[in-house]
Amino acid sequence: MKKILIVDDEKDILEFLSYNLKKEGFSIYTASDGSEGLEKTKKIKPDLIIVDLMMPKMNGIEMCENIRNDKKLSNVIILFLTARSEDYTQIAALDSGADDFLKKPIKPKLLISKVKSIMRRFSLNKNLKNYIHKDVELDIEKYSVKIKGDNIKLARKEFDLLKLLINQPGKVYTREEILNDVWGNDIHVVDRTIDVHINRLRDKLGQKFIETVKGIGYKICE
Amino acid sequence: MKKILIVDDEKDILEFLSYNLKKEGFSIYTASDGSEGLEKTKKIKPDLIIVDLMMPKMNGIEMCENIRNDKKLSNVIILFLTARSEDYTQIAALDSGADDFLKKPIKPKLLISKVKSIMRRFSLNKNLKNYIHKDVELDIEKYSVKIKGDNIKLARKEFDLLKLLINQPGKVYTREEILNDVWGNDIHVVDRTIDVHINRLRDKLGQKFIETVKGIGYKICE
DNA sequence: TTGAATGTAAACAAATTGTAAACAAATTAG
DNA sequence: CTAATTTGTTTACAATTTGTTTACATTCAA
Repeated sequence: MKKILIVDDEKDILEFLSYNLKKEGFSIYTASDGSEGLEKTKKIKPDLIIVDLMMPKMNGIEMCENIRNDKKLSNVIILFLTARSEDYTQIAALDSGADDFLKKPIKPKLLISKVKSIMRRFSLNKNLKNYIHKDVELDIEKYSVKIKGDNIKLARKEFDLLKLLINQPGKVYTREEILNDVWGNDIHVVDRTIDVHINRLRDKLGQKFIETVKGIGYKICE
Repeated sequence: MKKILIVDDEKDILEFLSYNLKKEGFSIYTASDGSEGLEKTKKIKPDLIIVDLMMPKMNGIEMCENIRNDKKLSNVIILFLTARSEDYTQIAALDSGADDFLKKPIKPKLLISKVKSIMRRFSLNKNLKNYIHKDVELDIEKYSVKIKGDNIKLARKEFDLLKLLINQPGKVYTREEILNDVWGNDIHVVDRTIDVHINRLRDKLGQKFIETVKGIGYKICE
């Protein structure tokens, strides 16, 4: 499911947007200023960020610059909310092809259509998703994994497993979660199978990259 | 030469657009309703489609959705003609994947500048007629392939397959993607057929040019 | 210290791909 | 138009890789 993060200091707008987008089946997360927005972006890894330009503390532009400078987050699409048309020049200053903007007052239908069209076009053009954590770099499109810039070869299950874990480094994934995500609901394998794949991943990525949380599952070290 | 397909039920407009765009050196094809438009799109593979929103039989939006759902055609640019400027119309069109709008009545100068600018915008990424990667050089128009400057002969399917893969060296193409793109949605062949063609390509291009990603598909080595 | 959980190597099973060959379909030459 | 040639597809089987289980060793926390 597509995740959308909405960043606005006006509670009304936050609720208004949440309500309308939830109805369309998106997962909605919210933040009320730029620094919280940046924080949540890192944690949640949304597909789209809707951000108000005028906010206290860290403003929208600042937040976006931060996001753009973070290689790990650079794939996210940003949609700006703006009341004034001259704000557009500021947006234009940001170099990112996927970005777009919406003028206030926001019309629900236009909002939803714009969001959907952005999502569609984005997923048509490039489903580029890269994950970088420490020395490990994972490219979904190329099905390749680099460690310190050198390509290594992973089998499919190893790749899928790593892809899941690297989604949220630090988060512990239970064996059940792993089975559900990597193998699927219907396929049944003994859960020790996971351990074997983790073991093989460790051989390839180094022993310290994946940590065991005894009694629970596995996580990638932060 | 850039191919433009114009779809409109009003003969006047069809002629008007044809005349103005031909003058600019585009190859013009026409259709008078959505279903004819879809048919011709498949046959001609235009670079741009200009389509009227209100048409009998299959309307513009329907046609657009059909095109967007066909992976083989999904790269085409669509420009909508609309008499009405209400949000409603625009929304539906955006959702179905239109790339831009043109309001009636159409001013020739605006039309031409818009078409040209769209072409420029999109021809940056696509419609490259030549692909060169490593020692392999592929000329779409001439249907020829050179390796280290020497011409080699590829059968059509081999050529189409190579053309797809060389589009994005490094990207893994799944068998499904390959079937969709090289064979099309409607033609059904066993997916091992792909392997045979890959094998033949390897014989001609060298064993190291195409890499197998086991469990996923094939890619051209970067 | 002890028992459950995990690490790990090895054996085995399953899936995937390479490849040659046979055949069918399409194209070209005569 | 027919035969020859080229191209496309399927199939079978071998080789290889990947996935799973098992058994035993080791570790860790209670």
